Amino acid sequence: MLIHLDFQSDIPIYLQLKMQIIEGIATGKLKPGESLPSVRQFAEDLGINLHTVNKTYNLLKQDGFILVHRQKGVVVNPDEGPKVTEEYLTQLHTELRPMIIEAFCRGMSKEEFNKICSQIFLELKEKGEG
Amino acid sequence: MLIHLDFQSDIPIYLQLKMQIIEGIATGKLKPGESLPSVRQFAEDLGINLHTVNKTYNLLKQDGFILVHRQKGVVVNPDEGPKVTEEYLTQLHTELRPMIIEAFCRGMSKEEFNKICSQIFLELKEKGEG
DNA sequence: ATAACTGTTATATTTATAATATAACAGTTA
DNA sequence: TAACTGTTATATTATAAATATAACAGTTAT
Repeated sequence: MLIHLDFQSDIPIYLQLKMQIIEGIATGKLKPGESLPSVRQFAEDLGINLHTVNKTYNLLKQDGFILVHRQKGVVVNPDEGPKVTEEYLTQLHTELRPMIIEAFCRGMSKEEFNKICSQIFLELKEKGEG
Repeated sequence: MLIHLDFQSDIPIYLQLKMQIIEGIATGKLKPGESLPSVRQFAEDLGINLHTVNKTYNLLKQDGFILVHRQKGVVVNPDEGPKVTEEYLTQLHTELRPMIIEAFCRGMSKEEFNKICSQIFLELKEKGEG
C-alpha cells in the first residue's frame, strides 16, 4: 500500500492517511481481510509518529473499515464494510451543503456539479477494475 | 442578515460566518450592492472579535463575493460575483474526491450521490424564489 | 521462559492555528 | 472636532495536531 503524505498540506496527516486507506479499499488495492502494518511499522515507514497512525486506525475502526484483532493485528474488514447509515447521510449532507452553496453562488448548475461527481465515481470504478 | 454561530462546532467561526454570508448571497437574502455591517458592528452583534469578522471579510473579498470601498464600507459585489474558474474547479475536485471515495466505499451509487446533491440544489433554488 | 512483537494507555512537550484583547494609523463623514 | 471606516501590528490565551518516551497486557516464535 503506497501512501503519499503532504506535510505542507493544511489537512492533518492522520486524515490524509485515513483517506488514502479508504481509497485503497475503495479501489480494491486493499482486499477484505488483508493485513495493514502495525502502528509502529507504519509510522516508521511513513516517517511519522506511532500515535498519528494509531489515531487513524481508531477512526477507521470506529467507522468499521478495519478490525483490530488481538492476534492478527490490523485487518481490512473481511465481511461487509460500513454501509450508508443514517448517521453517515447526515454527515455527508453537512459536508456537501456548504460546497454546493458556493457552487450555486458561482452559477454552477446541478447538472454540471453532478457531472463532476460522476466523473470522480467513474475514475474510482476504473481503478477498481484495472 | 441573520447569522447563527455554533461555538461548539469544530468548524472555525470565521468559516461558519463565511459560509452563511455566501448562503445569503446564494439564496438572495443578500442582494448585489447591499451593505454588510462594519467589522466592529458585526463583531459586536455576533459576540465575537473584530479580527474574526475581518478574516471572514478578507476571504470573501479575495474570492470576489464582496467589495470593500473606502467610502461605502463592505458591500455585496454589485456586478457579477465570482464565477467557475479553473482554480475553483481544482479546489472543488480536491474537496469532493475524499467524500466520494468514502461514499463509493460504503456502496453508494453515483445516482444516489447525485440525488442528494440535486436535492440540496433544489432547496437553495426554492429559498431563492420563496 | 526469554525476546520480540501486538494494540493500548498515559504523560509531557512542541508546534500551529483560532480567537481574543488593545492599540494605533489613515482616510471618511457628519 | 468627533465618530466612524478598514487595516495593521503586537501580544496573549485556548485548542488541536504531532511528536517523544514510557509503560502495560497479551501474543508469538525461538
